[in-house]
Amino acid sequence: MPWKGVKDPYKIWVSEIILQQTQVSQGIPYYNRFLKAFPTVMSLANSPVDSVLALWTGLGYYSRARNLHKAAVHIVEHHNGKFPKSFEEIKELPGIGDYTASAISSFAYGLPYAVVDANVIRIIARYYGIEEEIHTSKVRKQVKEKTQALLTKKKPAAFNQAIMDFGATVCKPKEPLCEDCVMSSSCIAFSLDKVALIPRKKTKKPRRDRYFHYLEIIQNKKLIIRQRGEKDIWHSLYELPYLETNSKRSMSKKQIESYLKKELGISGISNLSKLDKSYKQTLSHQFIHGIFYKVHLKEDLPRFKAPYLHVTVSKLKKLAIPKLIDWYIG
DNA sequence: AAGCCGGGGGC
DNA sequence: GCCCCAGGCTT
Repeated sequence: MPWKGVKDPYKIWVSEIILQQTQVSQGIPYYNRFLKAFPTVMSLANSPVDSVLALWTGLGYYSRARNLHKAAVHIVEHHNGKFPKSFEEIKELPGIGDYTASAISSFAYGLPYAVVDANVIRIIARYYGIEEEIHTSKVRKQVKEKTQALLTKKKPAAFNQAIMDFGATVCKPKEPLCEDCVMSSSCIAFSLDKVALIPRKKTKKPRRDRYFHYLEIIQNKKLIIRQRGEKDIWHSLYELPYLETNSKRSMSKKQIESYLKKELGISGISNLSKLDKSYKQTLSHQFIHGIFYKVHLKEDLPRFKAPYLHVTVSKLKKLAIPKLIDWYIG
């Protein structure tokens, strides 16, 4: 890992945010690109948030990128551009919760805060035989207290790194290496033969299907795009205009014309064709079905009002776009 | 407490 | 396909 042995709190911060819900191998290229583009807190704070988002394209959980930028501005305004040095000040930053504040505090400053991530919860729940459902504040608190008590006060960073490594390599979610484990003789889950049952998790709701009927409206080698708003998925990302339905049934020419008239003041489609290929993207709690149509207009485009823009495809590729749009434009 | 927010890798 | 993940924020 490129951040191994690094003490710079800024770099540790960036790596921890990237690694939230993200595999190391997936995060490494993003980490390298990020530090090259934004080598310091100051450079991050002084860059447009859109440039941070663009670098985040394809990584998911885009609020992480927006919060990184927001926090950098906060550090410049409230800490004179120097990364804060206390756990409380670190945890105040947007996008930094208990885990990340503990990770930065211990790795950068050697402060005695135990990290509690999915690895730690799994290890502690198995070792102490916590059979309850783990997504409760009671269990979270219990795990935090037990881990904090175990933390080696002289070497918090080594302890935190070690317990997470142990979870990733030995006390794994599936097929843990109990036969080779030095802890198994005192592990309650192992002695009760309940390793596979712990940690216990909630059964999750099925994902919802959504159908986005995207319109590729090309004129003069440019196409119409828009920036997404705050409410829904993909906050601030760019995409094509679309109509949403709850079935995969194609939109009629009439429906699309009505939409274009209302939304963009466009009247009259000269030709409409639906593409054979569609795309399905899986999000944490939704399936997004992307269905694409090419639209040719009778008349010239009118002036657009926000959030619509008129750009070339190569320009669009440089903006922050959802994976689905990336698949489509290639 | 529950819901929301992406994406890739392992099996 | 389903499960997993070096979480945090909003409701």
